[in-house]
Amino acid sequence: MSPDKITIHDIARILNVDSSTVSRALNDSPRVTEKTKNRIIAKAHELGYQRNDLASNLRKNKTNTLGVIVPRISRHFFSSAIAGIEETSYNLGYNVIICQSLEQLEREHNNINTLVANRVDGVLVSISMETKNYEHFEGLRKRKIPFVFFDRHLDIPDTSSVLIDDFQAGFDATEHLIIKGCEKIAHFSGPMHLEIYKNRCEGYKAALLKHDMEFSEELIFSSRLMEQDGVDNVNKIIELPYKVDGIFSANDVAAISALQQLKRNGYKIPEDIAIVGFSNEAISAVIEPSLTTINQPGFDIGKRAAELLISQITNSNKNFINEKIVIQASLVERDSSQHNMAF
Amino acid sequence: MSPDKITIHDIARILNVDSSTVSRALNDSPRVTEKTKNRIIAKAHELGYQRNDLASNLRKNKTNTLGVIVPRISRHFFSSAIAGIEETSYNLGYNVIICQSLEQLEREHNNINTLVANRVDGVLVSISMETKNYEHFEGLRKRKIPFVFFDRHLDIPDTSSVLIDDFQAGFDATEHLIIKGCEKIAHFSGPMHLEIYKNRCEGYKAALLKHDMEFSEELIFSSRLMEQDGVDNVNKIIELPYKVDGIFSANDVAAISALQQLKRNGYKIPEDIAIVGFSNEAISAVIEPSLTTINQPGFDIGKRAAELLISQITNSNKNFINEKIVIQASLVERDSSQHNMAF
DNA sequence: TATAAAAATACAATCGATTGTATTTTTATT
DNA sequence: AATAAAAATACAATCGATTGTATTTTTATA
Repeated sequence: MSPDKITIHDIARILNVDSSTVSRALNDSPRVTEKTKNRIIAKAHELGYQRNDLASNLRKNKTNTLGVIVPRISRHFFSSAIAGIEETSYNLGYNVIICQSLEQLEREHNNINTLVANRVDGVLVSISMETKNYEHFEGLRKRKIPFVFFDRHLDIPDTSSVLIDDFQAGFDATEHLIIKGCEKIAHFSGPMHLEIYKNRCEGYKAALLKHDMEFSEELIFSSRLMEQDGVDNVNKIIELPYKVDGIFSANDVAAISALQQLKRNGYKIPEDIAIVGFSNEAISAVIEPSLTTINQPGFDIGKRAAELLISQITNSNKNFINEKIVIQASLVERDSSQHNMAF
Repeated sequence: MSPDKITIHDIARILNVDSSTVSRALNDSPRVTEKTKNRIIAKAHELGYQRNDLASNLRKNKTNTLGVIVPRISRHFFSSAIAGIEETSYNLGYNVIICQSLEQLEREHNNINTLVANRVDGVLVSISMETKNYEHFEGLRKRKIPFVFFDRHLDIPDTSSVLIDDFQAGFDATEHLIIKGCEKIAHFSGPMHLEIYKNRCEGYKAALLKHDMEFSEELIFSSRLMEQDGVDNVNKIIELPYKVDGIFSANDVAAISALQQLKRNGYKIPEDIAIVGFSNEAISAVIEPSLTTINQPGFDIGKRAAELLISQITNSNKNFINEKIVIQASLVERDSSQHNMAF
C-alpha cells in the first residue's frame, strides 16, 4: 500500500503541512511547536520513514563519515585500530567507511577516490608498502579534506599523525636481546622508504652502538615481511660463515615463520637463537616458544587518531596543522628471547 | 585560485556548454560529439574534478554500494569473507561499507539503519550471537533492499544465504574423533538459537548415533564460545565422575583456550583428551599441539555471497527468492586429534 | 479592540548530478 | 538551394532534504 520509500514530502502531504516543517520537526528544531512535532514524528514512525542521508548530506555538505584506509583488516594491529576508530566515531556521531589497500598503491589510490567521491569528512590512513610518494594525498588536501596518518605514515609537511615511538621500540627490542646475552643480532626490516621501518632500524643500530657492538649491513634483511620472507631470511642466516644468535624482526609474521624455519633446521629457540618480533599478534602468545614482541596499542592508536581527525574536522582552522601524537609501545617479554648464555 | 569543490556547472560555465552536456561527456554518452567530449574531459582533469557521488546516487537512486554486517572483523573467518566480498564487488563495480555488530543486537540494528540511510543497494549479513528474531530485517525487505546471509543466518522464509554444511561438518568432526578412538566426546556449542550451532550439534549427535555411542545432555556445553568459556567448560569436564577423552568445539577460540587449560591441569593432548575445533583460525596451525579443525572457506563464501546478492540487485525480479548455496567445509587433520588409543 | 511583538508555519532556493524533451545545428538528399 | 533527417546541444525537471526569508497565526500589551 504505502510506497517503499517514504520522504518528508509524503509525510507533509498527509498531514497538510509543509515539507520544511516536517524536516524541522524531525530534526527537533525549536521552530516547530511541540504539538505538530509530535504529530509528525508519530506519522513518520507509523510509515517507517528513514531519512535519505544522500539528500541530507548533499544539502548539508557534510556526511559525518570518516574514511579509513588500511593495508588489510585481517592484521591484528589494524583490526584493533579500527575497533578504536569505531569506538570514538560511534560516540561522536560519525560513520566509518573501511577500505583495504591490500598493500597496493593503485588500490590505495582508488580508495582515496572512492572516499572523495563519497565526500567523507576526513580520512585516516595507514599506508601500503608500495606507497612512496604522496601525490594522491595532495588531492585530499586540495579538496580541504583533513587526513591523519596512523602507524604507517609518510613524512609530509603539515600533516598530522599518531604513531608509536618506533625508534625507541626498536632500541628496546635490540637492547633486550643484548642484555639476554646475544652477540650477533640480525634485523628483519620492512621496505626502507617507510618511516616506521627506518625508525625501528635506527633504534636497532643505536642499541648496538650503545653497547659497543659492531654493526654490519649484511645482518639487515629488508623485505615485505611476509611469511616467506622469514623463511628466506633464515636460510640466508644459517649460511653465514659466522654464528647469529639473535633476531629482531620488524613484524611478528616474519619472526614467527623464521622461528618455525629455525626449528625445522634443528635450532633451539631461544638457546641457539633468540628472537624478538613486533606488533604482538594474537598468534605470538601461543606459538612455542612464545614470542617476545613489542606491543603496539592498536585500539588506543585508533582512538587517538580518530579523536585528532574529528577535532580537525570540527575546527576548520586546525585543518592542516602538523600535530604528532606519539604513543609508547612496550616490550612483552616471553620465552623466545630467554637466551641467557653463560659467558 | 580554483575553488576546492569543482562541479559540472563550473566546467560548463568555463567551456560555454550546458551542464547536461558535461555530465553526458563525463559519462561517455554517445550524445556528445567526440570533440566536445575531449575538451570537457581535458578541462575536468585540469581542474581536478571529482564527481559528487552523493548527488549522482541521489538522482540515480542507486549507490552501487553493498553493506556488510559482521560480528567482528578481527575474526579470521570474517576478514577472509570480507576479502572475498571485496574481490567480487570491486570487479563488478560495487563499493562496500563494512559494519561490526560486536555481537550486539542493538549495534546490528543501528548498522542496518545506517546502511538504509545511506541507501546501499544490498546487504550481506552474518548475524550477532544476540540476534534471535528478524524484525530489523523486515525493514530491509519493506524497502526492497535485498539481503543475503552468509554463515551465521536466521531461518527466514524467502531469504537467501550462503552457508557451509554445518551438519556434515559437525558429523565429520565427531566421527573423526570416534575413529581416533575417543569414547566419551563432549561438545562445546554456541547459542542454540543460531542455526549454525544447532546444525553442528545435530551433526555431532548423528555421528554418535551412527557409532552406537550414548548421547548425554551433560556433555553439551552451550556458551558464547569466548576464551573464558573454553576454560570454564574444561573446569566442568574435569570434575565429571567419568572420563571425557574427546572434545568437539564449535569454534577454535574455545577449543584453544580449552586446550591450554587442559595442559595447565596436566592433561596430555591428544593422548588424554583429543580436540577438534571449528573455523581454522590462523592460530590453530601454530599452537602446540596444532589443532585439528574444520576449514571454512571464508574467501569463497564471501565471493559467492556477493555474487548472489549482486545478481539479486541486478535482477529485481529475483529480489526475494530463496536461494541457498551450500559450500563444503573440510576437516584439517592436525595433531590435537591423534588420540589413537590402543583398545 | 486595535496593534505590535512573537511564534508558527509556508515559500522557494539550493546542494550536484542525471535525463527526458525541446531546440538548434549539421549533414545528407533531391 | 530547399528540405528532411540526423546529430549535437540546451532547457528544465528531478532526486530528498535543508534553510534563509516571507507570510500567516497567535499571544501580549496598551
